[in-house]
Amino acid sequence: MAIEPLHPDKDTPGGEEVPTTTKGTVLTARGLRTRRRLLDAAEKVFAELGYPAASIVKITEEAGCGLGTFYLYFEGKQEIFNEVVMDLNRRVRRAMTDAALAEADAGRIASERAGFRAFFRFTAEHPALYRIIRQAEFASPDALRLHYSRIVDGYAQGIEQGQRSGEVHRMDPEVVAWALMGIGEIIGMRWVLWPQDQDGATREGTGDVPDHVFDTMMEFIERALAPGTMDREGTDHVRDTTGR
Amino acid sequence: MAIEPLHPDKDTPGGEEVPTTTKGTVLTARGLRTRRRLLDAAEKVFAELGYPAASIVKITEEAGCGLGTFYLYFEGKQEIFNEVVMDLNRRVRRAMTDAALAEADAGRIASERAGFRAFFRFTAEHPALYRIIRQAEFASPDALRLHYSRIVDGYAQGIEQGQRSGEVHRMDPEVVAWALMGIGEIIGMRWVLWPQDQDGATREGTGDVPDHVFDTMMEFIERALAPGTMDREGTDHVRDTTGR
DNA sequence: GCACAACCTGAATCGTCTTTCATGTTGAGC
DNA sequence: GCTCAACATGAAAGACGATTCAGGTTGTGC
Repeated sequence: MAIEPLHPDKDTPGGEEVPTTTKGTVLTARGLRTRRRLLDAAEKVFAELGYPAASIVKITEEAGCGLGTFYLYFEGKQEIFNEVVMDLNRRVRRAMTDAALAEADAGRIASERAGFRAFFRFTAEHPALYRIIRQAEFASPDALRLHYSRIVDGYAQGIEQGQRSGEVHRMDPEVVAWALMGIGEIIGMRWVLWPQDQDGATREGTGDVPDHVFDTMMEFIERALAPGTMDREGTDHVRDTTGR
Repeated sequence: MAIEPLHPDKDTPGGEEVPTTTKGTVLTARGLRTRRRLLDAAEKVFAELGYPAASIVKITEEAGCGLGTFYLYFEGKQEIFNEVVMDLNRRVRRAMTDAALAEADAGRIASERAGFRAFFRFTAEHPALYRIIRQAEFASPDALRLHYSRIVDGYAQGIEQGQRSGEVHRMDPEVVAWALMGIGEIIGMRWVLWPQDQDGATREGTGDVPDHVFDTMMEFIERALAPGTMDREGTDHVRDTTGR
């Protein structure tokens, strides 16, 4: 398939490995701390106000430092936005893979469930991810693509593996991976981010997708991925061998 | 299946039925024309530049009218953005339902395919829809929700209908509808909007999702929706009666 | 062909944001 | 405890965009 992780670890696309000032000098511990403060502040401000309304002043105020300080570490709004996206992407993928790996012994399905759960939980705890990604379309299209592609790549690998072991029906893993991405994204938006249920009951708080929604979603996905069963191309009616 | 319009005509939610100037006077034919020009221009500018970078000057230039004219029809950037979203939403739903209805006789699956095709084609022809919706998160959250909810509601009705006729497996239609929405949205983004394939080949032009991707997606969806087959709750194995 | 409401205009005002810079502070290494 | 990068600061310059307004144009009804 496609969408290999470009460079599994080198995260900044064409960029430097070690954070530097805009002058190119390497940061000391103090500098690193300030830079971190600015990034966190930016995440918060972008998430609350949105890219258009976010201003450098607001970010530096939130970070509790002087206006000029900002330009010691970042070239401008666009650049810090990029960094924030990369940062969030790294963290959400970490959360997902950690959760999935923890359940790896329990089988593909359990592992898949765990990954999705982690995704929603992260979304609930960091609404910034969502709100920020949605703006990246213009603020930083490259970061947007990288973000999605990296997550999708993780899914695709899992799907291929499942296909090799016969647990997943054979379909182009790339397309399927994007479909899963889309499902997770929209369900997260609808049930994690939008506070009120359609029926008026504001629920929030739980910080996660309601169980019933989660289960339906997983049923939908499992049905799509389950091997055999469909007639169409006259495939054998192989029964699911994994039981359950 | 799928895609019924909610309130076929009354689109503006709590708003006025007839366009007026910002002073409240009713528009004449000339006024209507100018307003339309501004809306079209705004759609283009928002899609190309994004909300933050779009300015009233740019919009009026694109529309070929004076700066002050803008304020005769809209209160500001935010308001015209709203109108653009509503307008696009109306048009995409129209495109989808028309396509789905045209194939209604050919059965649920054909109708569903037609609806999706129409969605992608519309996306290809109006990238503005996408790019604009993604920004609505901040520019106009209400418009965003309305947009998605309306489309999803159409899907949900189709799904319920399919369930009643035994063509669709019983799962909460709302959740399933959102899943379909998510799939369509992300696949559209990946294959319609992003110009180049991962493998470098720039393909554009066709103005639609590649057949192979479309087919895989539909297979995925059909497998998820198909009645029976899954062991889980031992449902009946009703075969599809509409033929292919 | 007159009157008047609707429509149009862009220079000018006002506010806000980005970015620079001259100057001051900190702290690690010696 | 001295020194020198590195770090920090916020006033000020400069740019740009939103919105207003005083005055001009259009076209429809009579």
